[in-house]
Amino acid sequence: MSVTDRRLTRRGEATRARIVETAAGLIYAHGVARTNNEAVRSAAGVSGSQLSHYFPDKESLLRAVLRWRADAMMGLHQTPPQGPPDSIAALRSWADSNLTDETVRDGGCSFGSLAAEVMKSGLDLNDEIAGGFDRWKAQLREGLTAMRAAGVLRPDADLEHLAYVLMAAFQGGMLLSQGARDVTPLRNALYGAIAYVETFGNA
Amino acid sequence: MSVTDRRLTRRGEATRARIVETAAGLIYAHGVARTNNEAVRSAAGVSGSQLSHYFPDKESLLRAVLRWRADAMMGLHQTPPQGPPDSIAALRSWADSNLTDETVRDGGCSFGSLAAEVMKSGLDLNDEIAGGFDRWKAQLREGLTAMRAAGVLRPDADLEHLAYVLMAAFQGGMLLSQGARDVTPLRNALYGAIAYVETFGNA
DNA sequence: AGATAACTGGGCTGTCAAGCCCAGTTACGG
DNA sequence: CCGTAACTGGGCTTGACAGCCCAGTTATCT
Repeated sequence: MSVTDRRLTRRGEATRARIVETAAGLIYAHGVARTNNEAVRSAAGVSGSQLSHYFPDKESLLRAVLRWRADAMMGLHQTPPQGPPDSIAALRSWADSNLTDETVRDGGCSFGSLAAEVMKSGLDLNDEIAGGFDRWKAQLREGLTAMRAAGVLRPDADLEHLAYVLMAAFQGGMLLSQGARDVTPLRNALYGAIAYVETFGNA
Repeated sequence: MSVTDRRLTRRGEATRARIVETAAGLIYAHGVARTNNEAVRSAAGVSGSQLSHYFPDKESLLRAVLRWRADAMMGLHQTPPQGPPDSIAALRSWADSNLTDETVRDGGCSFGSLAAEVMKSGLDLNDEIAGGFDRWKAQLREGLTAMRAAGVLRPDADLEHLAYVLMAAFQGGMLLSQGARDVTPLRNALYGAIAYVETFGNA
């Protein structure tokens, strides 16, 4: 994992972070294959030497981007100020906040579409992808657990199952919506998944 | 679209088809980015001239592959001998037939994962992708329509909505399962989606 | 039989990108 | 203030791959 874990001064860490964020943005917009070192370099305002200093090869940079994206996803997928969606209403507002035209047209799920491309790239980054999805699942389960504790969901509701359903609806909906350049598929997928969660409710 | 629509003899069409199928196989296994002309050429047992004869550039070949994959998907996603799944049982057996370890490890959905990669490639193939998903949706709706006609689903069930839910569950589940190298996410996504369809039943 | 499609098997050019080396300057931390 | 990290800005090699041109042979259709 690069030179990272060595002694990095505050300045060094800032530069490294700037590189990662810049790369993440470019990759989101244009994909991995069409994002080369030079583009990252110039967009981040960094010389080539620095890029290869922090990230000796493309795989190490991609690993950092993947992790950064996963972190960002954790922050993104929570509607209540603190923590993941913990009520049907919160789930709905979570869904709606992702039903924007920009999200759909600009590249889908910032983590999922990247993961899809990386998985086909032959690079050894599957652990990072699996880890990201796992963390996301854990966060969703957290919210679902709160819902069950609050009596919104029945005690016998399978939270792991519901978390999978929500994630798949999100990722699949994003893919379909990207293809159709229209939020309709994503909306249907998310609303359907949430309605399914509701069938495990105490209503 | 290439030289295709010109007069193609039987032999010519056979060769063209062989190229497309070979390319589809290689791309499924290794992704678009890591499948070059030479690999297709040699695997299909065809000289370079022929490859560029039928497909002057990579985009035209990819377009043909995309269409071929969509056709294949139509054939694949139907459990009853003729036609798409038209009962809950048929949906279940459709799901199960896709829950194999190989499918998950070898590259996910043959159309969906290709579509994801192509969308990020910058090539102008979005129409082909949207068309493929549309045809798939139409086929799923066909089965759902039969189910409604047979009284399995209530008259007020929104079939378009259900088709979207099934498709998204499939695609999203495939993506998650590929990342985890495990069919569990896909199984949960599909079973959940089918259970959701059942909530619109006349039971 | 004549035209055209199908096909071989090279080779060549341009382009793009990754990884690497180097010689030097500037900032920071103990 | 000394050592090391941070940084500039080149240049260079190597490899991969797409698209193209060419000179010729074989099959197919009418």
